[in-house]
Amino acid sequence: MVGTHTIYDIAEEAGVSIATVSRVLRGEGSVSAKTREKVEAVIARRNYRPSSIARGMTSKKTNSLGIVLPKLLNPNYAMIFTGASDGARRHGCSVNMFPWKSLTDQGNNPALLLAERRLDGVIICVEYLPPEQNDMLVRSLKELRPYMPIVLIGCVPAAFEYPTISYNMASITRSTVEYLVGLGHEKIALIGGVEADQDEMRRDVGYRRGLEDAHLPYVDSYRAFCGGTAEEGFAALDQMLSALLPSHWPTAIIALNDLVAMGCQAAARKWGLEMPRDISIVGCDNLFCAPYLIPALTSIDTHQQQLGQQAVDLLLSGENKRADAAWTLVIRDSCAPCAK
Amino acid sequence: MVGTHTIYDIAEEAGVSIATVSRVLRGEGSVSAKTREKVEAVIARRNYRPSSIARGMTSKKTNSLGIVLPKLLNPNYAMIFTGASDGARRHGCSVNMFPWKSLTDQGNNPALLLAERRLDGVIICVEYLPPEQNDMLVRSLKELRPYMPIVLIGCVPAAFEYPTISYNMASITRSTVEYLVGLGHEKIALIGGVEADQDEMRRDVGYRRGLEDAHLPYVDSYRAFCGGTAEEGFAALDQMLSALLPSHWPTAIIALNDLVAMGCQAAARKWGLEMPRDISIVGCDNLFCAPYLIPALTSIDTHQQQLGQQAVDLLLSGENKRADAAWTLVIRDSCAPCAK
DNA sequence: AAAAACTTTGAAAACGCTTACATTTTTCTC
DNA sequence: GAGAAAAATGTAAGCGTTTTCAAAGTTTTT
Repeated sequence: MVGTHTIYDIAEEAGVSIATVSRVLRGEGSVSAKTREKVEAVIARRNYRPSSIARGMTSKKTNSLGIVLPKLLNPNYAMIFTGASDGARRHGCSVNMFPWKSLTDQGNNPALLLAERRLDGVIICVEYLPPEQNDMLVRSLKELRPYMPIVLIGCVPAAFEYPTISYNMASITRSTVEYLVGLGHEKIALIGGVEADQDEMRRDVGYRRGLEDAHLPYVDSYRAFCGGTAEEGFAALDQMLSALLPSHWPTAIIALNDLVAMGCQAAARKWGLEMPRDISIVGCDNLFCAPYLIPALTSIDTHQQQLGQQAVDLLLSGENKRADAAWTLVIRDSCAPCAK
Repeated sequence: MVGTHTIYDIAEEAGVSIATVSRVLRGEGSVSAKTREKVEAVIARRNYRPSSIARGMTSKKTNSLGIVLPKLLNPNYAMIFTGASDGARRHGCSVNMFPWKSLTDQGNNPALLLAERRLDGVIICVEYLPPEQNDMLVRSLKELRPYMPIVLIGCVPAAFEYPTISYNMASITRSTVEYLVGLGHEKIALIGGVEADQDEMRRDVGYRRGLEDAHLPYVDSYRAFCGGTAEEGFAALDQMLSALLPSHWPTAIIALNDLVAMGCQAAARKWGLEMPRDISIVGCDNLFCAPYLIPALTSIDTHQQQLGQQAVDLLLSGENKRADAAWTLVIRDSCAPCAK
């Protein structure tokens, strides 16, 4: 491609050495005002930009970060990405997105795939994975660590010893149960997530604690496991309702996320339940569409955009600390006092 | 950071020259089977990955693409990005996201900002911009072209002479009007977008043509301009309804996108209109939540993920052609025959 | 068995910057 | 105005690859 000059071209045209041009470029080292002006004029005239590749050679910095996400299709990951992208920009970096799946495809080694890009750091959004996937993640992190700084975000198992900003889903869920109990609910279902180890950070732990707090029994049939899509949410509640006598139907539902909550709304409607009179639903993530659902969805705002920014800041700070991510319960119209 | 070996380390340990290691790495040039094995063993043992930076020095390729988006907050941009990311991966590239705003912030020159990253190409999602922003875009494109291949996507003005995959919103909107006319509607509003030049590709052109086709008059008060958020959509319809006698209220609405459509649903509800009996609404983008709105939203699916992929393919093919992006009208429950 | 034709390997020069160090020029001090 | 200190500038050596070209080693041909 035409149009790309090198530092030599600029130096020659300005009648100085490349070192001087470099100094002007970086604004470091001393350069006389006269020389600086002369060089800057040539740079402007030629539309010259130093190659970030060449810079990377000596500085060992690429000014680009990576973010590994389960997938971008759920809009909340887009929020995280946006936040990370904004945060990175403030540090002069850009952000590359890697779907976790793409890294593990075809028997690739995720760590090496990331390592070869020589990123300045990588943010990894951790989900609870099935055991063998989780093992792979743990192995990859261990391998990757020598190559670049890592920050973990999401709902990160307590045992992961990396800089982390994590949702404490246990405490969030416990509070949510408390909120619903406060409305008089006693049959509270938890829908979504995978059946796996009882990590301290997990929803299930908080769910049980919340029930205990209120001296309510844990009922197996109120706990449905499913993925994070609306379709799966629909299927999960649909199945739960069809398996129970109407008199045993839950009066409140805590959904894995707003997508699942949307599916639950659809299922409730299918079974003729009026919302929120017959059934209260709490979502999670506070997606942009939550206020426009019928009834407007009460949801836990997980401030994901902010999370993305914080993750970048933590990544570039080099600190090794574990922080809790912020959250807020946004009350709308989808929860009502229990009719009894 | 520990753990990063260079090609010299590998060469030394394998007892060969770096040229031979390079040949093994790239799978090009002839290397005897015995040597290859020996080198590969060392590479595997050391977890060695060639530095993509150093590779970029000689190859002039960074294996990273850029995508410039208005913003990622609208989930449809996340779809485009996901598609581009998937497409890029198939070519061994990753994708960097640049919000247009971040490039133009602080009086920066967007072209140079992109140029210095030495991307292998950049996809630019074009929106109709206010005139001075549009001028800046045109200027930036001209400047950027010598540095790297460009592909334009979105609703790209007919005059832009770059490789392009564009929605022909004129023809899409004309068809949408036709669909609503077929349901008996005569008072059809168009909500959203900016009041600007009458480009051949624009909604307004198709809207007028559609009305002409049906021998319906163009009525100023049925054309509201607003941005692309639900709030703006709400405000636009709210204002339109408050300005008109109920007997003149539109019976059908074409919304800029699904967010605006969501806002319109809320406004219609506020004014006591029953949907779809009293008012039909068509959205655009077919967001994941469209089926879960009440009534489920009829929307134009713009296959944005596919668009992202195609854009990458076009970008890397080097072809200079202008293609139309695919679209489909997805009929749900938000449109009904006009009650008259 | 020598010549010709491949195949395999290595030495060294890019690529476009940054930076340590040396050299030259300017400014300051008495 | 000479000498010292400070500022400005230049030279050259990296950074980790790819790639060209030449040398060395094999095989094939005659």
